[in-house]
Amino acid sequence: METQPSHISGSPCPEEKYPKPSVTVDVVLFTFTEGTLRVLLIRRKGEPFKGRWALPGGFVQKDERLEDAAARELFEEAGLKGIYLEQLYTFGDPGRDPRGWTISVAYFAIVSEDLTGEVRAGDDAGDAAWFDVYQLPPLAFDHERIVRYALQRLRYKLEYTGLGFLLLPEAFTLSQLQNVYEVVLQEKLDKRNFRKKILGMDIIEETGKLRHGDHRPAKLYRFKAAAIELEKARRRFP
Amino acid sequence: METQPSHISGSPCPEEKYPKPSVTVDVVLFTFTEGTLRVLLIRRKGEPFKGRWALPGGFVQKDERLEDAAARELFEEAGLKGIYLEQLYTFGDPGRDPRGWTISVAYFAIVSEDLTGEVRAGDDAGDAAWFDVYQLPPLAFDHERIVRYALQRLRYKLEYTGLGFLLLPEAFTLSQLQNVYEVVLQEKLDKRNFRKKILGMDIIEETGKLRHGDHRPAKLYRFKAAAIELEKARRRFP
DNA sequence: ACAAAAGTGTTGCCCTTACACCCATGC
DNA sequence: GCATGGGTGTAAGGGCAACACTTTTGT
Repeated sequence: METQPSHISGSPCPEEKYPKPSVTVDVVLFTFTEGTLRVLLIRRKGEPFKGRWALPGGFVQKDERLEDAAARELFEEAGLKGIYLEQLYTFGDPGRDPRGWTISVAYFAIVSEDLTGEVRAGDDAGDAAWFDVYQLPPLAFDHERIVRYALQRLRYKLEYTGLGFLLLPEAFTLSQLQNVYEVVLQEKLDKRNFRKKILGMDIIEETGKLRHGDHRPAKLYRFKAAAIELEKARRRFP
Repeated sequence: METQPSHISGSPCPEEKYPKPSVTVDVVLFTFTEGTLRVLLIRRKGEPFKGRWALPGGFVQKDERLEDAAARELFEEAGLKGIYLEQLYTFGDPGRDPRGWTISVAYFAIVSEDLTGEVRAGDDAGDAAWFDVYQLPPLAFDHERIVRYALQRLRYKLEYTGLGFLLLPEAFTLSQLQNVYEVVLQEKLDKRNFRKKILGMDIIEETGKLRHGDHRPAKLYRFKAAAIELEKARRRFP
C-alpha cells in the first residue's frame, strides 16, 4: 500500500474548497503452502512505517477501474498476473494514514500454490514474502484489521462455496483440500463427510493420476473451470 | 449523491503529479409501505443530471468516517437520524460521473415504516420521495446499478438473517412480515412454515396487543433488541 | 510385517417442505 | 351469515453428522 509518493502529506492543493482524499487499493492475497495459510506482505521502503511489512497496494490512477488498480499493484509489487480478485471493504477512518486523509479500497485475492514461487519483489517495493496468517509481524497502517476482515471473508467463502481449491496447486488430493478447510476454518472435519460434500458439489473431477508420497498413493483432482465462472457470476451484479 | 459543488469538473488542482478522485457516499435506503418495497430518492437540483432522481448522498468530508458521512447525508437530505447502515460496495469505474473522476462508497440502509413520514427534503437537495424498487424512474449516474446491487444484498440478508422486520413499524403482524419477505424475495411462501421459521429464530416476541383490521384481529409482535445487536456484531470485525 | 495415509457406507436425527381446515371479526 | 384474513399440526423426505474398518504403499 501507498508505496510510492511520500510528498502527499495532507493535501497537495491546500485550502481547496472541497479537499479530496487520496485513494489507494490494498490487496490481501492468500495462498496455502506447507500446510499453512499465508498472506503476501511487502516490506515498506519509504516512510511512514519504513521497514514494516504491509499489504501490497498503492494509489489508484485516474481512469482506472478499482479492480484493475488492485491487479496492477499485484503485478508491479509481486509480479503476479491473472489472480482471482474480489472487492472486500473500503476503509476510510480518519487517522488511518499518518500522512493525511487516505481512503483504501481493500481487495481479497487468492492464488494457487503453483504461482507462489513466481513472486518477486517489484522494483520500487521492498521485499515480498509470504507469512502465516496466524503469526503475522507488526503491520503498517490498519493492515492487520484488513487482514482479519479478509480472513473472515475467506471463512465464509469456504463455508458456502467450494472454492478452497483456489489456494492449492492445479492438481491436488482430497486430503490436501481437507487440510485447507481445517486450517482456514480452524476446526477438525470428518473425512468421509468432507469427501461426500465436496464431491457432491460437482466442482472438481479426477485427473486420473496419482500422487505418490510416503504411503498409499492418492488420487489427484482438478477443479472444473465452470466452478469458478459460477462463483464469479454469483457475485456479479444482476 | 453529489449535490453541492458543480465546479469540480476534472481536478480543481490540475496537473498534479498524483491527481485524486472525488469521493462520495451514496445511500440506498429501503423501507416497506403500502405493500411495496421502496427506496428513497432525491431529485437533483443541479447539473449534471439536473431534475433526475438520484440516491441521497454527497461528498465525504475530511476527518469524517465513511459511515458517518452516509448518516450525515441521510440527515441533511432527508431529515433522518439513527438509521441502520452498513457498507455495500465501492463503485469507481471511470466515466460514472460526467464531471470527472469520482469514487462512490455505497451504503445499504433500512428504515422502519414508522419513520417514513418524517422524511423531509433537505435545504439544498431537491424533493425527496419514496419509489417502488420495481418501478424506478430513470436515475442519475450509475445509481440504478447500485440499487440493483443493494436489492441483492437485501435478499441475502432476509434469507439468512431474520432482519425483515427492520422495514416494518415497531409493532407488526406475522402476515405483514411474511408479505415483506414475499415482496423482497419475489416468491410466495407457505404461511405455516414461515411462522414456524420466524418464531423458531427467537428474534421477535408478542406484544400482547392485537391489530384490529377488516377481519379477525391479528397478534402484534415486536422484535427483540438483542436480534439487531447480534447481526451488527456478526458484521463487525473480529 | 508394520506404520501411515487413502479410501469407503450406513444409520439416526433434524430440519425443511407440503398440505387443509377452523377461527374471529367486520360488515 | 358470509366474506376475509388469522391462526394452527402432522407426516414424509432430504440433508447432515456421527461413526470404524479395509486398502495400499514405502520402508
